[in-house]
Amino acid sequence: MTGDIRVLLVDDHPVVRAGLRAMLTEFDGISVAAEAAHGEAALKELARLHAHGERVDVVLMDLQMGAGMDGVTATSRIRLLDKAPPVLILTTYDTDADILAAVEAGASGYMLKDAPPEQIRQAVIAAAAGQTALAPRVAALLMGRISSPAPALTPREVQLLERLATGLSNRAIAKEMFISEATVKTHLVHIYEKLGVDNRTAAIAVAAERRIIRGRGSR
Amino acid sequence: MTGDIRVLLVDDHPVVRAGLRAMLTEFDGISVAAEAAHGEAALKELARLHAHGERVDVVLMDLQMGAGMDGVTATSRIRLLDKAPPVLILTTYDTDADILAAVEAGASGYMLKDAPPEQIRQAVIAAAAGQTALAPRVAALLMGRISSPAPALTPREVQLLERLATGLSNRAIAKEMFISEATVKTHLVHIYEKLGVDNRTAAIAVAAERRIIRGRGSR
DNA sequence: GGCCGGATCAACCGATCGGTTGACTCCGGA
DNA sequence: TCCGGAGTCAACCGATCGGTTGATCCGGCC
Repeated sequence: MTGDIRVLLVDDHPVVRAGLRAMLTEFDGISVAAEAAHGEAALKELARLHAHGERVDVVLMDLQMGAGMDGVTATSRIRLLDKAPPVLILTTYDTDADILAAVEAGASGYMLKDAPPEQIRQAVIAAAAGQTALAPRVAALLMGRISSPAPALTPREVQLLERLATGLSNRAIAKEMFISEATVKTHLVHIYEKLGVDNRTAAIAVAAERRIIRGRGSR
Repeated sequence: MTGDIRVLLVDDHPVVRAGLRAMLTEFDGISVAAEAAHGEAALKELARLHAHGERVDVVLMDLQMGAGMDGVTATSRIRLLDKAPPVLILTTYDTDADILAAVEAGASGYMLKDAPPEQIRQAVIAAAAGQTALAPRVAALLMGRISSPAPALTPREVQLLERLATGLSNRAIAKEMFISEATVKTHLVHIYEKLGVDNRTAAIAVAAERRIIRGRGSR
């Protein structure tokens, strides 16, 4: 049993945790060391297991947590630990912002929840061996991105974008930001260029999808 | 064992199906009759089980299916069957549009996936007994609607709002919905009145906040 | 010192949006 | 049967937005 790959499950859905536990324990060579509902709990579990001399070979992490520390933050915190275990992301969404954020945070793999069990099993094994495991769809998405680098918005432009998303007019934004309407329009033009759109609502849609601004999916 | 409540699981995620199966079979008095990955498969399973004289007391249905018939459509199809089993929705999202659509389609309950196991168990039992089971959050949401005289948007208006949120222009919306630009504007005026705003971006902001539309999260 | 990018502002004009009025059809309830 | 709401469309006009050109200021960098 000590030869088993020991996994820490992190997901806020009890249903999903139960599913992963049932699925993983059925595989030979993989066992579930512990579970956590969010980022803080995951770090606490890692510390506890470490104190007991118990190994964790792979952290299987959801990105969306209803409450508590989110998956990206948790991932980077875990990667800062001494002898940090590899973090394998297992989530529902495949937006580029999610994936890039996770990769930047130090994730060593990115799988989607609708993946067949066998794919998940192989990803866990690969992660435990220090390799990278990407879902085919995710890999394709990353390929498309590196070829066309997304231009970054300036802090000022993001500020404006946030106000834009609340439904303010140019004049109202100008007042809130203590600048003239003309400046607002100048910023907007730059934002449109960088996001590849040609009107304000499309800018909000793209910005929300790329997670440049928080897109209401808070919960 | 024949006294058990027999459940048909419908979810496109193998992980979630495994989780529900593991969770439900641990409860006394509940067993899983069959599973399906999408709407068509669910109907097929129901027919198959019926042909074999096997009972299905509750259908546990996800709303979001990656491919194949979606949950709302599947729900209404199932409810059209002879001796139709109650359909309990178990999903991730709690937007107005989702809930209302599910209820209209004949769902007898609406639970969220992050609910604790005990809540899900009670919902299944309630559904099997012909009762309605709503997640507390969902119930509160519906209560908030009936108490506050919030003017309800028509289905058509919601459709338009969804396209609006993707950043389309009036003309583009008109093309997508096979109506004239004039009609789009008429609908917009009504939407603005009902939401208490005076421009499209504000409408999107309010609609997202009231969860009339989803701010984000396609799959 | 010179250069560049970010931020600021102005003036202008065409395109789109916001808002109104009026009108027609269809359908379901009183 | 009549009425009202939902949905459709048209014409019109003022307000706002989209896009351009050109300009100033400032801070960092070579």
